[in-house]
Amino acid sequence: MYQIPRGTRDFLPEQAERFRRLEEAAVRLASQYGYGEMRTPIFEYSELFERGVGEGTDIVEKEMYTFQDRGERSLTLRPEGTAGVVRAFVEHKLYNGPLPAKYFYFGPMFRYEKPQAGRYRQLWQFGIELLGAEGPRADVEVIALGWQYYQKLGVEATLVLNSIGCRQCREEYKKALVAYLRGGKICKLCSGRLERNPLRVLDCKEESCQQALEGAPRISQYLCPACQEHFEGVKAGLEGFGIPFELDERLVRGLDYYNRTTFEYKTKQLGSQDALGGGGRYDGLVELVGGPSIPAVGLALGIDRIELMDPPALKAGEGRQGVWLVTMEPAAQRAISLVHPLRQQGIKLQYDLLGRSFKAQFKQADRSNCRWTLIIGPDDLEQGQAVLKDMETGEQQPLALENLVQLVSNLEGVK
RNA sequence: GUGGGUGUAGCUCAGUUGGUUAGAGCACCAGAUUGUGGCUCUGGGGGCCGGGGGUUCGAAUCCCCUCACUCACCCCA
Repeated sequence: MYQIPRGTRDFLPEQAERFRRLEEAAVRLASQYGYGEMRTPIFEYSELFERGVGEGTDIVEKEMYTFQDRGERSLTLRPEGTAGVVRAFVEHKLYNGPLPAKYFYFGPMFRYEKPQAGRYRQLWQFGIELLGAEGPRADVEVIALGWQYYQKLGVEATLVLNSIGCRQCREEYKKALVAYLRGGKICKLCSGRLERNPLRVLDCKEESCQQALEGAPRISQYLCPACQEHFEGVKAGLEGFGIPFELDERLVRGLDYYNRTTFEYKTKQLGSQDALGGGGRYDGLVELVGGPSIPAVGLALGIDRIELMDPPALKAGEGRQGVWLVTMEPAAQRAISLVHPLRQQGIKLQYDLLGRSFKAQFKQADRSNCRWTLIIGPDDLEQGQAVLKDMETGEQQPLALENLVQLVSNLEGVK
């Protein structure tokens, strides 16, 4: 028997519908804020991610689905959404258009990881990118949109916020941090990190590292005046919106392109996979990808994890809807023909395709959650009528076949 | 990538110290009710006991390998 590839999932109709509702909520929210959809390919040239996401990141080092095509080009299934959107933004020279540019995306991402609860090799993300706005108001808009998404779905999330400074102040901080940690007791992994990406030591969970970090220099002490002012602006903006947040100086995030603001939405409901979404500012990325120097900020929200939390917004089921035709030989073909125009009127209509008994047809109607059954047997045809049954109350009444389409169209819950 | 747990019907799970034809509940199909769903009763279909190898007269049960799922670590969504 064939099995689904590791870390991927099938969405059977019920679950697919849950996912669709999450997507619809995302699309509606994004357009409310004025973001337009950007659809980019599911794979890109590997170099885009290697350079854009960053050589030293976990994603690039060990999680990419990379393969060669027949032209021996190296391609990679996208591990995240920002690089592709920025590539498209630059390639189509959209920076010549009105700024800021506001885009959202919704779709699958791919990371080669060992699967566990809330972690998949094919995962879905909803993301937004806001390009061309430098001030803290832009950061606040992005963070607020994510916050509103969780609120709308009834998901309880905690917002964690940090600023990792700009290139200049971060360099200074890195130097100070490396100087402090050198010679201290840190884990093997972090000894390597110390050279290549010292900030990553900050969110290491090894006890030795956390101990070594006590009394270490803090990024907040190294922020240059401009970065400090920006960060204050972000905090003030969030307060103005009544969005609560916690500060965490160890929030670094795994992608190289971030600067200044970083943030994450967390939950306690998911066990060890507690990150629901996150993002930050990435002022240097557009230039890195070959465009002009344009500031930007964005976020990505994990849809699988939200669905896993079974948010209240997904619980409200729809009531009974539509019509089921119940008929029997020798009237069946005639009855089906009579009823077909209902479908052309946009009415939800089903009927038995297996030649099942009368009783079984009602059972199917019930199970399909139909609101009405329309009974048209041989006797009814003779009398020129159909019998309409309300599946909620069980009440029945005759309908004249002549006006069938009109009569049924006026029923409630049929479209 | 490292470590732990679990694999028996579509689903949730029983299955004794290794012993005859592997069970239950739910779901599915049919009948009781030849024109009426939900409730009830009766019957039926469905299993390479994850896969391969070994021990044994005999393996769902014991041993080895493998695959999958799952949880944790790393990291993230």
